[in-house]
Amino acid sequence: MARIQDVAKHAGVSVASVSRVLAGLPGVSDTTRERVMRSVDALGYRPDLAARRLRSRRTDTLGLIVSDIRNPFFMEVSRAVEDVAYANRLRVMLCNADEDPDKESFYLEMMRDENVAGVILSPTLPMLARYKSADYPFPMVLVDRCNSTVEADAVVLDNVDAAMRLTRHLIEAGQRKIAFFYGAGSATGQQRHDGYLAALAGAGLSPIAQALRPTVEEARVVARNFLERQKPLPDAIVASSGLILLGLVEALRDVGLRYPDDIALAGFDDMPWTRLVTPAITVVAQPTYEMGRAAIELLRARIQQPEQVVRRVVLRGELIVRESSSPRK
Amino acid sequence: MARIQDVAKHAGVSVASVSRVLAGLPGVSDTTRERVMRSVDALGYRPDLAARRLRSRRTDTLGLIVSDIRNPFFMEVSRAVEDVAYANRLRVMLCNADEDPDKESFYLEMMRDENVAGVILSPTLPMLARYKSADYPFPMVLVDRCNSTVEADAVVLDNVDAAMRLTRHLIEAGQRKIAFFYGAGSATGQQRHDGYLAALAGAGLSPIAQALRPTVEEARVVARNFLERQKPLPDAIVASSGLILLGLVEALRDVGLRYPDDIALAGFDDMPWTRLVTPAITVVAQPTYEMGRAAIELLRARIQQPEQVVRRVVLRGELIVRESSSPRK
DNA sequence: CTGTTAGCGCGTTCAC
DNA sequence: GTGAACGCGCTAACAG
Repeated sequence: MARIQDVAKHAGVSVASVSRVLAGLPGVSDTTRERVMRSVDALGYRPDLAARRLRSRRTDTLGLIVSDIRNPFFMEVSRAVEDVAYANRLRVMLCNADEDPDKESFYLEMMRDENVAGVILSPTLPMLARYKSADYPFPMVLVDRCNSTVEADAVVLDNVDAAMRLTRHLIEAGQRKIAFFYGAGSATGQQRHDGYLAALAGAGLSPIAQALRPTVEEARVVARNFLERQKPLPDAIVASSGLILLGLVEALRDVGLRYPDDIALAGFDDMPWTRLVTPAITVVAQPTYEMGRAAIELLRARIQQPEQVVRRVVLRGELIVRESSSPRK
Repeated sequence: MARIQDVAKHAGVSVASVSRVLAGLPGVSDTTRERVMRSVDALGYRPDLAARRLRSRRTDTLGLIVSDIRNPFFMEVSRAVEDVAYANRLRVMLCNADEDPDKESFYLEMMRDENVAGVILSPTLPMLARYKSADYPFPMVLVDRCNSTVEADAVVLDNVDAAMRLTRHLIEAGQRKIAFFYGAGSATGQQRHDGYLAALAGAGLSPIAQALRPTVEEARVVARNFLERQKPLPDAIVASSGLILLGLVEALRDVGLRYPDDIALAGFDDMPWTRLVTPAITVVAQPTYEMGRAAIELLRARIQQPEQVVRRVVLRGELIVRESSSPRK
């Protein structure tokens, strides 16, 4: 393994010059630069990252801590982050906190140990509640989950608005008793719950909210119980995420109920299956890729301008009306 | 940031003793160990990874290079790898090669630069064709994609067998003209193609194979063209992956064809939507999580026993017969 | 514009 | 069982 000294010797220059060329710093003559590049190629030299990091105390690595890697939403976000990172020759460490604050803390400490250049995080509720960017030795941007009291760079959907529009759509379609299944363990779930409540309040309707852990399995079990016990059935159910929506549809099958005839349905996340099933399902689509892209761009900006003013990107969900939300003629 | 010297001073011992305690090496008295641990806690000391790596030339980081991060199959694999890595306090760098050999090479070089302890890779075809484990300075295990000529630790499905069983099932269900849509750019696609051909040959039937890039969008477009041009239509179409299957179903919608009445359908990957759509779709389910788990276990074993004999884990797909594959009564 | 040199923080001899 | 000292490969400060 060739070292920087070997390159210097081969090129007949000092290690400092080699270092400068490699770092793309000014103050090197074209001839020197040329010779160095030639020697680098000749020797197949690759800088030792460990040494570089030890010395410079900096890294080209970003951390991405998502709360559920199985959620297609986060996959899409990850892909966007990956794409931009690759284009900029940045490494990214993807971690799955799995909605577990302990895992989340562990990974955050790992990021500290790794001396990462920055982190993109979708925080759990406890984490968000005590979040202060000053607690971390690296820039951080929040994605998907944030609230108005937390001062942090963030990229989020306008969840209250989206849930409100979705619920209103149901109301306008003639539904009265509208239930809401949501993940109470995240800021996003809570905000969508708020939007749901607001829409109901505006119409003088009373809520039937059901909190649960935001997984397909949990939603399926909870929904099954709900559907078997709740008499009379509500007119409609809204799911606060694509995963919950999926569990809900499975539960409907399990108990032999049909939508929208027996009960109307709507939810979040425009996953492929929501338009493939019959009847197709009304959802709010999130600009997932765009959210990931915005997050890493925000992070890169923050890394370059640490003192920059806090920025928040709020994106709007798109209501896609399909057949599941309205009674059939 | 406390350094090892600070701990040594605080504990009234030498840095060497601290290092020994931290590494869990023998040759340290219990009292010294005790004092060191206490000081570590008191100072909140965390070893500097960059320094440790520079000195030891080793890393606790694994690389995971998947060929398509959007494919639920690889998500599940990633999750398994994540889980095991977390349990063993290993870091993992997840990279998305996106079926692009250049990206793949870039990430492999990055792994070398990072001095990772090992890599899990789902190789592109060109990569697999020239693959020699000796070309890489780290242990590597292949996942999802491998062939019998390559000598490498690997975890794969028995693709030929699975495709054969799937195709035979179609034949037994009375289908005669059976088309096959597959990703020719991967070993997996090719092997499934082989299985398909074998099953047809066994029944004296002739193949209608269609190679394509293995994405939903591509499959949708190709299938749409195929369905509009191909007259008469085949009796059935088999998709070599979940993504292709999805595009196929969308194309069927696009051109207003119904399955299994107009054309039967079957494919790979037991994704949630395949049982949610009506009619539900016949598939071969892959033990995805298990494949990821096996891959990282293989890698860990190889890291600990570099000279161990090459091992290959071949898993069997599970045929799940649903309504899409048989003509309705 | 170029070269010399002093560490970055740790692991690991080798003495004691 | 313990400590002193060297060096992993590189960057940055400084001198020229």
